[in-house]
Amino acid sequence: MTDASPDEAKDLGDLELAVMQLIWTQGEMTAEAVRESLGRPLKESTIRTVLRRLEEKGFLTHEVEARTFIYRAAEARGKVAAKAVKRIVDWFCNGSVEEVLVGMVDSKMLDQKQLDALSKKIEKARAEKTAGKSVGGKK
Amino acid sequence: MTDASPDEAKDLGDLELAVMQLIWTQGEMTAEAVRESLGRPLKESTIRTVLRRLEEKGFLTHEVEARTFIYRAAEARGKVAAKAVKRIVDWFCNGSVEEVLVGMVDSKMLDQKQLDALSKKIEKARAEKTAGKSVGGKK
DNA sequence: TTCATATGCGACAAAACGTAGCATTACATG
DNA sequence: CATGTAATGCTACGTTTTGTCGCATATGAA
Repeated sequence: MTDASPDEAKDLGDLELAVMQLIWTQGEMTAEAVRESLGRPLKESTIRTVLRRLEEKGFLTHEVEARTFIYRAAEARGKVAAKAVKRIVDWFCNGSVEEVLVGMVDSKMLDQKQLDALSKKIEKARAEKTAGKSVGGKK
Repeated sequence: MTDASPDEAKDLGDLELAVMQLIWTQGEMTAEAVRESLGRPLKESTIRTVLRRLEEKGFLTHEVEARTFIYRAAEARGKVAAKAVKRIVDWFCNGSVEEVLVGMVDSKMLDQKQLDALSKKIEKARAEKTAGKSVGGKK
């Protein structure tokens, strides 16, 4: 087992992150597509290596199509972020999400209005999910 | 200017984090105290180096007392955590706190109930702060 | 001045990343 | 079936970050 889930996701480097962003946004991409979209003068090998490492770390999966690798994110961006946040919350605040969120409000990074809207939005999302369990709804 | 604020806080290593935890919990400590409390067989120099680097990174400040350095956190644990979270939110979700929170709910890390309670708690806190500044009840 | 502390600085090894070159493999074609 | 070309895997090297120290210094007290 080569470690396949980004659970303990250390953190990605800049290039790695950029690639993930791209793929999360685009949905799925080939190495070439990534290279072009990146806008940076990088060799194919470089992209390939990054892609491979990202997959080893569990952030990506691929599928072969006509001899070409089609990469796609293993987990939704939001989920990975959530895990990252959880890590922070865990390691350093005994897992108190509240303390952190309060800290954010306190530091003016998040205001009551946002939090409120957020709460509503999530409630709504949950309602939908609870209603139709047809897990297929990826949209 | 040797970079003095933990704003762009990369992330701390394990030892560094452990030290910060200690100091955040204890309030203030000397290198010796840190060494003892850490419970790991580390030389003084090691502790000193970590402490110094932590200060260079802006996480700690110190004060000399009788020729001995008294270290203390530069910012509250909650604030640093909040910043860390913000970084995550920023870098990878275009700053959409919502996407992240939704992700947390989605990953069962946070449930509607907690979010709700949280929202209320914060609202209350804000109300107090807005109204009377002498909020003594820190629970 | 000398001694015991407490600090500051420089060094080193291991791990993570960015970046590539080169070997290998799998089709499409002639 | 032999080849050429496109796409991939493996290995490597230079940096930066972090864990760990050893050793040179500085500062009161005796």
